[in-house]
Amino acid sequence: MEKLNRDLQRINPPTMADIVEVRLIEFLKKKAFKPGDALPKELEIAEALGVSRNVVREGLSRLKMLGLIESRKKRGMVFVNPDILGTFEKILDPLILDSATLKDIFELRLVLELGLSELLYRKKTEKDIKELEKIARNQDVEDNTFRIKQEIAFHGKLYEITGNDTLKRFQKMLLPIFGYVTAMEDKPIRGKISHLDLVEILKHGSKEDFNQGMLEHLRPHFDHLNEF
Amino acid sequence: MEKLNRDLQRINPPTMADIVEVRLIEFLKKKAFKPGDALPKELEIAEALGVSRNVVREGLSRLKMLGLIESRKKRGMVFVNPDILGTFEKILDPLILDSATLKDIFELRLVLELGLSELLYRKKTEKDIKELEKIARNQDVEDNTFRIKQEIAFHGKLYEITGNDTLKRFQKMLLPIFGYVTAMEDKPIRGKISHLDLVEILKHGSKEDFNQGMLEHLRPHFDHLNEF
DNA sequence: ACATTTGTTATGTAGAACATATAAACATAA
DNA sequence: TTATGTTTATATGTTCTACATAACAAATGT
Repeated sequence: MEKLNRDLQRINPPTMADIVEVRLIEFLKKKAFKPGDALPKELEIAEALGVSRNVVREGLSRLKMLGLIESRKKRGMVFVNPDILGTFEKILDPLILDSATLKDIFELRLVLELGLSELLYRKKTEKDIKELEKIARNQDVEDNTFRIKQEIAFHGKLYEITGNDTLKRFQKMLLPIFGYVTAMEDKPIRGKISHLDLVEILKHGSKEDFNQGMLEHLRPHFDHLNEF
Repeated sequence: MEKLNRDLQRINPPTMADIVEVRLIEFLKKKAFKPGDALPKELEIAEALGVSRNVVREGLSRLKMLGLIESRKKRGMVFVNPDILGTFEKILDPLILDSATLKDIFELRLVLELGLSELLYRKKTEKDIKELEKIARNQDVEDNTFRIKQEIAFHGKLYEITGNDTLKRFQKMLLPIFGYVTAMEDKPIRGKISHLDLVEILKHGSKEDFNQGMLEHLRPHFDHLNEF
């Protein structure tokens, strides 16, 4: 009957800091804060919420980590536009995440890279293709760390071609995961479709061909991941 | 010369709490913590780092928010598998994000939904299509809030069909953004391709047809967003 | 008019004290 | 023996006070 642990998950009563965190975010939303707007002082917040300054500081500290607020001595605290992806980067690490989540994220990457082709075919230039081909050419190396670097360079370039900064940063975030998965593979796993094949498709093939090619290219990694 | 503010961003010297946060995450990685493993006590950490317990608690509080650790009285603190998306949800709110980021995220959604078709065509069943069609049928309503709900239901169902939990949650996270963008549109904007059209393609068309259809379906929203 | 000093203020850090929950050990009763 | 109370030690949760530090403002001096 140890299954109970899975069915009935542990209750963790929220601490004051948890509540303060939520209330502060609500406050920011409700008051429609704009970047640069000043927040009340710590002591005022503490008094308003009926908790100690210490607890308020814990809550504020969390918002600072999220990049929602910045603080400076004497001047006080101001609301700023959060850097969404920056927060993610902190925990998106193979050493921290469990294998199930790793697999999920790899799936997400697959979907993302398949959806990429639309933008890719819209934005690609001759110059881009040339650079991509150059990257793909030096692939026949046995050195494992180099292989990973090369892998990253190629796929990174693909994102770069789309010209979408958010996408590029998102991919950069996912890199540790991808690098980890690739490094786990003792022997280099190569799909039916190589990087050079993809470049060739990009040159003469259709969007749909590229989608199919990318799918084949990523499939072996994906299969490998499914074995746990 | 006020442009300098954008080019040279303000330096905010890291506080002790910032450093503790980084050092703790490093510590977790280096020691290869597994879920359930106990961390040192607050006082021990404070002593080891040479800071007050107060500062340590601020750092720990941040990790708690990220879902990296949990703490219970007497027992101490334990490492847990972080809920990545949970963290995201807190700041992914139209009221908090700036319009540029909103646009980026909407783009991300576009790419995601285009990449979805591969999984969609693999996993879809007769039952799924029926349900999707049912959702799509009651669309001709003038009520704005209902229209948004219906929009969410349709696209949500698409993600659901893929059977990928992470994707589904990711989409759920992005919903406020999508809802916000849709609500901004005073008059209902309809693309050339409706939900019912998409269902029809899903029934008889190819993967590529669906991709093209989805692109057309989302385009007007996307164009609208480009006008700021 | 400009530079220097001084004071004020809000955040940053430290340390001590007490509250509270709870794991662990023990005691009790069915 | 086993399930249920009771006690105790302990690590986190919370509060309070005090001081350090940086930044802004006002007063002062040259």
